[in-house]
Amino acid sequence: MRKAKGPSKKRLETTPAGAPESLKSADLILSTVQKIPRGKVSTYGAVADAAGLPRRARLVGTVLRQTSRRVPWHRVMNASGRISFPEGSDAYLQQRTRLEREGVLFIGGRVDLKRHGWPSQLGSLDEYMWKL
DNA sequence: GGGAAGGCCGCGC
DNA sequence: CGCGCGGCCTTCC
Repeated sequence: MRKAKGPSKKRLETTPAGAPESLKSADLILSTVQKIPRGKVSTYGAVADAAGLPRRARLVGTVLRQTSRRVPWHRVMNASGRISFPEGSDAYLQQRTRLEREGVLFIGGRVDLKRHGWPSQLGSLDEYMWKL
C-alpha cells in the first residue's frame, strides 16, 4: 500500500488547501531575486540557496522564465558569470544591455562574479581564505 | 577551459 | 501517467 497519502516524500509540509508548494517556492525565489541590488548579479544556484532551496538552480530558471512579476531577472546569470541565453538572442541582448546600464562590466562575454556577485560569498571564499 | 555524469524538479505533451 | 526538456550546478577527468 503505497504510504497512505502521507505528507510528501521530501520536504514540503502538506500544503493546506490551495497552496501548491511550487508556488511557495516560486515566491521564495522571486522575493530573493528582488533583493539583488542594482549593479550586482547573482547566479541561479546562489539564488536557490539564498531562497532556502538548495540544489534547485533549475527551478530558479523555470520560475524566472514564466513569471509575470516584475523582478530584476536580468541580474541572474549562470555560475560561469555568463548570460544563460543564446548569444545574440533577443533575451541575451536585453539582459546584457540592462546590466551594462546598471554598471555591470562584461569582459569577454562574462561578468566577474567576484566583483559584481551577490551575495558576495559568490567567489570570495578563496580570497577570504588566502588573502585577507 | 571543456566534456561527461548525476542531481533536482516543475511543466507540457 | 511516463518521458523529455529546461535561463542550472557541482564534481571528476
